[in-house]
Amino acid sequence: MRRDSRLSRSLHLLIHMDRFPDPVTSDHLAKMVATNPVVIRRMMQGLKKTGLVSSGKGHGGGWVLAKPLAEITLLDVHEALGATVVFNIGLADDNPQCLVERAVREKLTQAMSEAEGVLLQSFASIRLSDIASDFETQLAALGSDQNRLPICIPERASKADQVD
Amino acid sequence: MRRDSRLSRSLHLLIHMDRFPDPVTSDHLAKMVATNPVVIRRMMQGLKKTGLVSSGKGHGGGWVLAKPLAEITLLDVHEALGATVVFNIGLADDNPQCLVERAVREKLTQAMSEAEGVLLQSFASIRLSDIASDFETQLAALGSDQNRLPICIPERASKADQVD
DNA sequence: AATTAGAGTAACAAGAAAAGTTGCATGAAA
DNA sequence: TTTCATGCAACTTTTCTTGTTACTCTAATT
Repeated sequence: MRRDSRLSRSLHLLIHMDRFPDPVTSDHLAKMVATNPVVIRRMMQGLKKTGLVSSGKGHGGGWVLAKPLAEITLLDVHEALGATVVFNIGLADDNPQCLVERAVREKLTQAMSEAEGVLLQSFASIRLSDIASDFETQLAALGSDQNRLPICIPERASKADQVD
Repeated sequence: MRRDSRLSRSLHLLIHMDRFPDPVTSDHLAKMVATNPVVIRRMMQGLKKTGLVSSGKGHGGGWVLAKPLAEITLLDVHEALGATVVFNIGLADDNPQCLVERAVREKLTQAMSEAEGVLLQSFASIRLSDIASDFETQLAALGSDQNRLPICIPERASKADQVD
C-alpha cells in the first residue's frame, strides 16, 4: 500500500535546512532525498503558506526556515502538508441507506477518531528541535570517525565547502 | 487518497449474514455492496482461514458465520483481512545512512505505534454483536414505517421470502 | 447420469492516486 | 542582459486496488 511519506521527508529536509547558513535550492533538497526539484516545490508550498518556511527567487534564492526548529511541532508540519487522512482504513459507502452499514461506520469512526486524537496529540508535543537534538546525540556518539558520512551527502556541498 | 474499505465492508456483511437463516452466496453478498462476487470471495479467504466464516460449495452452498457475533471482535476481522498497514503516513527511506532521517523515522515510529496501539485496543474491545445491537436499536426506533427499507435490499431475498 | 449452483483461482483490465517529469513564465541578483 | 532561482500547469509513469472474465472443481437436485 502506498503511504504518504511527505511528513517524514519534510522533517528530514527542514532539519538539514536549519544546519545550513544559506538558502537551500529545490535542486539541492531534491538531491538529498533522491527526487525531482518540482516535487520539493510542490511539497514546500503548504509549508510556505503556513509560514514555516519562505522562498526566494533568482540568484542566491532558495528555501529558508521562517521559524526556529523549537517553534515548529510535527503537528504544524503535518497540517501544513494538508495531510487530512491519517488512516489507511476507510469507511465503505456501498449502501448508504442500510442501517447496518451506518452502525458499522459509526463504531469505526469512533475508534479511529480516538486513535487519531492520540496521534495528533503526540505530533503536537514533538518539536523539530527534539528530533534535531536526537540527531546531534547520535552524531556525537560517532566521534571523529566521520568517514561514514552519517548525513546527506549534499549537505556539505555549500559554496564555501564544495565536494568532489 | 485510496483507503482500504474491506474492514468496513466485511463487518457490514458479517452482520447481515448473521441475520440470515441459510448460507449466503458470494453473488448475493456482492449485490449488497455493489461489487463483484470474486471480490467477495477474495475478501472472505482471510476470514475463512482464521475460522470466522466457512463456505460450502454446490447447491445450497455459500457463506456462513463460524462463530456467533459476540465471539468476534473488530480486531479479529482486521487481522483476518491481513490489513497490516493502519496508517497512511509512511516513513521515507530516501537516504538510509543519514542520521537525520533516522532520527525522524524513530520519532515518527514511536508516535505512530502508540496511536496504532490505541486503535487496535479499541478494535479488540468491540464485538460484532455490539454493532448489531446498535443496529437493532436504530431499527426499532423507526417503528413500523418499514417502507424506507433501512437495510440492504437483497437481505430480504431469501428463498422463503422472495421479493418482486 | 445430467444439470445446475456454488466456491476457488489465475490471469487480465480498468481506475485512481501519488510521484515524477517537462516546459515555460516570472522575478531577482549579478 | 544573462543567469539562476521559484511558480505553475500539463503530461507521463508507476504502483496499487478493484473489478472482470474464464475456467476448474464440487455438491446437491432432477
